[in-house]
Amino acid sequence: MADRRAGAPARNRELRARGQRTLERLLEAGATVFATRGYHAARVDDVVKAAKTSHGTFYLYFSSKEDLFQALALDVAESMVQLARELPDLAPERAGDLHVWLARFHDLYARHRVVIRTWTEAEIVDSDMGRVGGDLVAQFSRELSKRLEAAAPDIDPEIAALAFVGMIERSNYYVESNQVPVPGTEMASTLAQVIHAGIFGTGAAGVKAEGR
Amino acid sequence: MADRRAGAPARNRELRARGQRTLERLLEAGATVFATRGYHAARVDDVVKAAKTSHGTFYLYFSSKEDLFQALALDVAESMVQLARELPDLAPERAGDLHVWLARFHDLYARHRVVIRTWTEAEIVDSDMGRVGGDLVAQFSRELSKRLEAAAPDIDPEIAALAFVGMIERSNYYVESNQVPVPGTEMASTLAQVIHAGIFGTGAAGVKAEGR
Amino acid sequence: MADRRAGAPARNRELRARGQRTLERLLEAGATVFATRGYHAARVDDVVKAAKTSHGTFYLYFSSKEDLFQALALDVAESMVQLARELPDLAPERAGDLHVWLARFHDLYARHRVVIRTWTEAEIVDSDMGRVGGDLVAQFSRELSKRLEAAAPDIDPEIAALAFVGMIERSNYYVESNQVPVPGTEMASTLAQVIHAGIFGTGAAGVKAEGR
Amino acid sequence: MADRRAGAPARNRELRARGQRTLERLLEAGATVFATRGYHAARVDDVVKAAKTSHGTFYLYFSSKEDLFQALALDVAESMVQLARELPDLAPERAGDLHVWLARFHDLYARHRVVIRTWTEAEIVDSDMGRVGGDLVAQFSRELSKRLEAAAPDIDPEIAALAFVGMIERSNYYVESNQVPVPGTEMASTLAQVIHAGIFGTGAAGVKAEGR
DNA sequence: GATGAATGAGAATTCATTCAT
DNA sequence: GATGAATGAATTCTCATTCAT
Repeated sequence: MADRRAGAPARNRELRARGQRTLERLLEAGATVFATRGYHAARVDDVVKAAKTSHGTFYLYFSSKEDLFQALALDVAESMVQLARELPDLAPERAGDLHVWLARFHDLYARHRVVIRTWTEAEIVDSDMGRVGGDLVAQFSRELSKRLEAAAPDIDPEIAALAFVGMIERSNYYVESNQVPVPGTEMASTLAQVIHAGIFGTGAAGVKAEGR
Repeated sequence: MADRRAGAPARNRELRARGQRTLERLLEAGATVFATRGYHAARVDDVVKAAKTSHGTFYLYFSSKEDLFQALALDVAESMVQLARELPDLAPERAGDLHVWLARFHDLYARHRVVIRTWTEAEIVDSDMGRVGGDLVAQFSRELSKRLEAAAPDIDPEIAALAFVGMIERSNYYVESNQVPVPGTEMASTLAQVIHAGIFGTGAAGVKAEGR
Repeated sequence: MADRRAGAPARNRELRARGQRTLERLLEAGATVFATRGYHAARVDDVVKAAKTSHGTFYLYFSSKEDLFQALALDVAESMVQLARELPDLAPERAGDLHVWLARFHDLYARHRVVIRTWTEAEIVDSDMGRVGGDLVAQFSRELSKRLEAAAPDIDPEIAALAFVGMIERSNYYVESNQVPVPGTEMASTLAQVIHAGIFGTGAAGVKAEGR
Repeated sequence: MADRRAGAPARNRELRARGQRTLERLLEAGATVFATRGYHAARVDDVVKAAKTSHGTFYLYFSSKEDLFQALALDVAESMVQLARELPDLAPERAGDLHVWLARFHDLYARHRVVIRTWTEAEIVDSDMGRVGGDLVAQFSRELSKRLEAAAPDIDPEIAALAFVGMIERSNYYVESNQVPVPGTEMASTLAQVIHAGIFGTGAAGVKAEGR
């Protein structure tokens, strides 16, 4: 797994224990630095210092700053795609499943918040990196769209899917960037409530009551 | 108005007709360049070339690249804040008002898409520019939160407000960056439908029928 | 002329007096630095220092070290091509013309020795720069070949032309790089003598006597 | 022989079979890489990869990139010096000997073309490597000069020797770098013809006829 | 003997900003 | 008001060489 995450130069070599450790240090340092300073403000020098290694070594593992970011991003993207596939079927009586799934989403988001935040920052749609983010949104939408089609034939599934994906993503984003002081669990349940109501029209009150 | 939008240096001077025109050219060029290349990749040189003027002149009107962006952004922010204040009261029987408002939002978003997109890109929370974006989200949330509190006491107003704001923003973003080929009007009505149902639980079908 | 010699970036702009001077300084500095340290060992920094200007300025006129060299080389190549065209017709009784032409060649070679030397050093045939050198040799050979065909039908004109061109070039090279302490004039006359004999077989002695 | 060619570090050690093979692989790889990319563009990494060995090993046999080149060059230089000594005496009736010798020169040149080409490229007169090339030219010139002095008292022997050496070297260079599509044998005979005529004035036609 | 890993001193290049006319 | 020219700090990336196993 760490192997797969390696950047271009490292992918053509086998890594021994030492190299493995260095690679790991670099990845971690990258995550930290990107998180604190943002993609554009991040300097290779910062990463190198954080990883307590040298410039030369950096380029032994990654061909550029972007390459490092890609390595981090692809890894996250993969987990995300996996989660998208596990989105439960939507049914009036299965609000709980959605809630659980949203909680899992939040966990994943929180764990990878740093990379995801960077994503958004780096996201210019026609760049290589933007693609990754865009593809991911598409993937989520597609899965959700399928569920919606089955569950709520009166809603335009594509648009609604996109809207809900946006809602979920941004809510997590706002919460994780501390723009709102709310625990993730509360957010998950409010989201579940609102989405469920939005689809099945049970009325917010009902779900809330049910949730208690 | 153009005056208010001007960057720091220009605010201390009177602008005659010629200066006025140069300023306008720079602002427009800025919008274009930021839109096409993104904030970070945009070069003062690009702006200057697009405006058919010189570097020296640029700094006669703006103190920096960021200053130019701020000038563009503040203008947009203002319109947005204004729109936020005009968010209609929420009530089960007034779904139409929401729909109308969402359509207006979309118009504004589409018109200023370039600046807003750049915003998201430049948005690192602790930068000066990030503030503007964050403040705006807060403003929208506050307004929506007030309405929600009054209309749906069973939902956590703050979280739900944030969720809906996120939904609205992202939906517009996805549509405007062509990640989904959907006309803005359709998006507005689906959004209205889903939000209304999410709050009042009338069921999606009902709103849709009503909308026709 | 100086304009034509400018590197890529400068060719798209008009240069005012000041820029003109800077450009000239850079070209001269380039010639000197290339001459003293050789193409590969030359640093942009050296050039910049010699021209008493800054790195930034350098890249305002040339897109790279290679670009600067090209600018210098093309200029020389042009003079050379011109000279090649003026190669006199070969005839037994016109040894003097050849002698005169060889002296002119030597003058030109000496004046541009630095660039030409660099040429040889940089000359890897399949590089852009190598082309220039190769083309030049071809040009000389072609001209000489034509003359030989007319004057000495028994010699393979192409090979002989190439041989003589090589002889002339190397002789000048050796002399100019001080590998042999010989005044250019003497070299020119010996060359004339040997070439003339090689073509018309008058015997070396004869020409030498004639030369006195 | 391989031993003598080894670089500094290897000369202080005894090489067993394995080491012997590694050394050979490195030398061969060096020749190839220098040939394809040229001295300056050649990377130790390229050599190491071509030799299927490691950086560490490289420095077990050669103290530097230059050391490797020297090892290759000295070997060639030696053969060349040897050939220079075997230059036949020049006499009107012994044109054939010269022809034979030129053919041998061409063989040697062709076989070592890669190193020789590199030579020319690396040749900055005041570098260690330049010396080797320069010395070699001097050696050839000296030998030829002696022969000329004896055979053609009317020609300045030193200059003419240099001129002929240049002619021979460049002709081979042009032919070997494919700047002219001529078989080596033809070149040798044309060179013989022209040189002979240049010295003895038999006239080109005569020699050519004689050659047949 | 051999090797993968690490190093760090350069080198080229960019670009926001200031200067002089 | 406008502009061409100049600046130089900052940054990325390279690669010969050394180190530790």
